[in-house]
Amino acid sequence: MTLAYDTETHAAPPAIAEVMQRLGLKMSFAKDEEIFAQDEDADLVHLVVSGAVRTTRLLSDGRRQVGAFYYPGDLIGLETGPIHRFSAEAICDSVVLVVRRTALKAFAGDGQLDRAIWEATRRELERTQEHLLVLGRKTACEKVASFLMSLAQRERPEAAATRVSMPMSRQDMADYLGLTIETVSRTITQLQADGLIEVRCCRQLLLKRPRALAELCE
Amino acid sequence: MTLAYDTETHAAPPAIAEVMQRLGLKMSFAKDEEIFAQDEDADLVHLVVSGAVRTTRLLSDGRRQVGAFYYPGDLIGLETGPIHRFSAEAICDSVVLVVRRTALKAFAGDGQLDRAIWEATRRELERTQEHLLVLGRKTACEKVASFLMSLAQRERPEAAATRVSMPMSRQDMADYLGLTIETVSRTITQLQADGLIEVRCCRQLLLKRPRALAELCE
DNA sequence: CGAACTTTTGAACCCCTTCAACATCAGTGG
DNA sequence: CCACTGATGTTGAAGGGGTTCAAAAGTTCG
Repeated sequence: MTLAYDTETHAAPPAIAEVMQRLGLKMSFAKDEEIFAQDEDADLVHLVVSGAVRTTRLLSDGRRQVGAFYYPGDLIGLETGPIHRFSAEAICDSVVLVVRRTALKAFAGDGQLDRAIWEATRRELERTQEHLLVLGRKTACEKVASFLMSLAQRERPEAAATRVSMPMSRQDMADYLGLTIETVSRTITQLQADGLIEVRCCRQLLLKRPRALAELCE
Repeated sequence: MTLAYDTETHAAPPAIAEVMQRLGLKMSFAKDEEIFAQDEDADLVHLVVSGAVRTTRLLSDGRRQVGAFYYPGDLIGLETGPIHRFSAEAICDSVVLVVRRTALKAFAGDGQLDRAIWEATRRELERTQEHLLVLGRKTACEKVASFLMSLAQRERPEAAATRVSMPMSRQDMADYLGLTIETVSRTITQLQADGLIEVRCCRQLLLKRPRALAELCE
């Protein structure tokens, strides 16, 4: 479990991670189990220890939008208002540390932690704005390429990794990118045919030409 | 110019609006003039006094995504990190109050203003997340309906107004909703044919059946 | 193995885009 | 006042990218 403070991930600021580890209650969630619900009071903050988490929002007819994916070291819930606009579910069996926001607030008087909370919110906003551009103005191919590159950067922030493993299903990817599972699957097949990636198993990829992939995201 | 503190708009928290009005430099921008640029240092905070502003992000080939629209009383720039991820332009001739963030920070020691900054960031995040759902999972018709309803709520927060005037062009709407101008135009024509709205002139609409429109957004 | 689920592949369709023409409006100057 | 011009918006027709529906192939786990 890495707790590095990285602007490109949801990583918890060290000050908050420390408090979480001191005060946090360890909870386990099975695959697809709900961690918190849409419209629920947001009185808890979660730090992912192992596994992976997605946040989702539903339209009345069941169409789903995935807001973001969270991995070990990432923080969920600091940035939310009094009520959760998205629900959160475990993508696979996961463990998270849970702390009451009020408990965190009790340690936030010194201003430094206050600032850390704002930073976390601000970075969440930046990622969401990036996501906005992907959903609004990119093609299916560019969407998938953008997603793969963001996964790669997460694993090796200093230089895009060539090996990428994905805990989420094709449905999760599709709902994150505003596509269907069929389109995601076809696009991955196409990227492989073009020699940009290699599919080891369906949740384990090799980025053969990361430079070319990155150009698809510009 | 209203400075009401409304969670559904970009309205400035009273504490910040007050400081802005005391310290702000009044600047005028012509239609389509740039207020700040993408990748520029974000050392200024802007309060819209009159007119309207859009934030935009460009892909390398010129495709454009509009991030948000801002109206009198709305604040721009508090939520940004050290560098602007979006540029901002005046939609029509506009006046804004400008203050250095450092100047604002000097008044932020009391914690209450600190909290106001976080709240502003948090509400910006919530709106962006709402926008995410619109871009990712809604049809053209639902997108336009959602946009019209958000405009209506802005004008009369207590009960959706029936009269809506839009300072932005069809191109701005299209780039906000991830559509083309033709599709936006056709959709508006269709909504009128269905009796949901009435087009007075192309930037002045009447919402005839706001309830039905709202159902399109669910 | 066998059942349930996930992923891939195929074929037809459709919503939105693209390309093109026309309409409308504001501003300018004869 | 009207002709001219450029910007903006609307409408039409054709095309394409992504969806939908269907079925096969692969994966997981009892």
